[in-house]
Amino acid sequence: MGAAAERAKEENEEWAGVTPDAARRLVSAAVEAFAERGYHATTTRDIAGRAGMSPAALYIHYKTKEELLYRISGIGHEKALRIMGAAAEAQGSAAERLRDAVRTFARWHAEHHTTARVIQYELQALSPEHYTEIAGLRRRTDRLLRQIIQDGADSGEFRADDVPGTTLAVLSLCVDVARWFTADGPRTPDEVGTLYADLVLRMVGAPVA
Amino acid sequence: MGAAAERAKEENEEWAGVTPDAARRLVSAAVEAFAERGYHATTTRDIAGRAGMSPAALYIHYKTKEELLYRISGIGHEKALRIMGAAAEAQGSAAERLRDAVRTFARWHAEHHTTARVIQYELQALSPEHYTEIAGLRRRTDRLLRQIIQDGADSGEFRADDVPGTTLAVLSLCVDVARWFTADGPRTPDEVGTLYADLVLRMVGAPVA
DNA sequence: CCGCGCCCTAAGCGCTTGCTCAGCGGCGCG
DNA sequence: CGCGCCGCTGAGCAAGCGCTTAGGGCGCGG
Repeated sequence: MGAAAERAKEENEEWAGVTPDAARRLVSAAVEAFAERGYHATTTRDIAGRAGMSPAALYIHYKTKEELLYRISGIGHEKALRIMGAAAEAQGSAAERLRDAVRTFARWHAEHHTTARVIQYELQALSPEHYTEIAGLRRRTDRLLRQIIQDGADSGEFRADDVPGTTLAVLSLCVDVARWFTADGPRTPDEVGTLYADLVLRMVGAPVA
Repeated sequence: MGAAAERAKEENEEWAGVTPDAARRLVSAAVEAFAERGYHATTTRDIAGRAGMSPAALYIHYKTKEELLYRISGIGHEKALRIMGAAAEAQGSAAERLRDAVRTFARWHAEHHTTARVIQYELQALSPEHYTEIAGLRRRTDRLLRQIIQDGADSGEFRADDVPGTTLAVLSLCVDVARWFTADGPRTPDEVGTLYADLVLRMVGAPVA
């Protein structure tokens, strides 16, 4: 299996929960287009074209173009929340959990940088109600990370005078990966994850292995 | 002078180099609109309206809507480059220069978060030629920061195994301020600057005062 | 074999967009 | 006072937008 075919398969699995097949192809095409040009610069004709169908076919599966963005944002942010949750619930010291959280969270933002770009930078295009809903997911992700850092500060593992501020910075660092990462760059998603985990551990004053 | 008037005056000074007055009002209005809704979701009618003129008046001062973005990007990135340059050229240890660079660079991204948001997140809307030109400015900013970190690594002040990667992370951290910062948040631009400078110094393994 | 239901397309509607153009008002100069 | 010029406006054009609608083809149960 070639690299392109492998990418296509992975892309397909990312949206495995979306059925039927035509609806999934549309989501996949929309993510690609939104990441490339932005939501407002993407036309429904472009999305439908990439999915190999006529413009009208889009409206059989989604009421509006905004609903596509909403679906993508929901699935993406739920995935991000699950990644952060897995790290937060794991056993181990605060340092171990923080390393794991940053490593997996940053890695996901690199590996799925197209999806990540859409869900992190196109939020303002959502309707107010959809935005509020998605913002809830983000707040939960935020809280999970903050708790890890708070734990480390409480136990004396970390030196963090300003826990909310440090949380913000760590999240910020990981999210911004989606802005600059490209598959043809010098770093693999794995390498970005471990590099960022090391940097963050030093940032909170924890000894790096 | 009230807070609103003070903000208006500051906004005006930010674009002091743009003349005549109508052209400056248009730039100011465009930054506001682009930051709020994004380039593609902003109409020329909206920009002209905010500047207190008819839609047609825009085209007396700028050939296209894209030229407005180009002008904004140019001025903004030149300012960012100058800020980084001032820190890089200052005398002092690498740690002192890095602290100064991060403090002033992050602070500017907070203080002028509307402008910063436009110049950092709307680049893809530029024409290819304009994009390449602006990308040059960004690369120069990048190099200045990398040199500071390289100096610290060479002299043993910093512990940075991966200098380009660390540079990327630091820049990333500062730039992302423009995404989340709002004037009504709990932190002043000054506070963001000093917090981030401390975090970064720890990130490179330098002792924080 | 028919008939029903599900996806899909061709065509196009109403509207907004970036941008243009003919002309107008007011200010400086003779 | 008259005249030209610069900055601006009102009206509007061509193109492209999100989305709708009428109808076609195909698979499946009877």
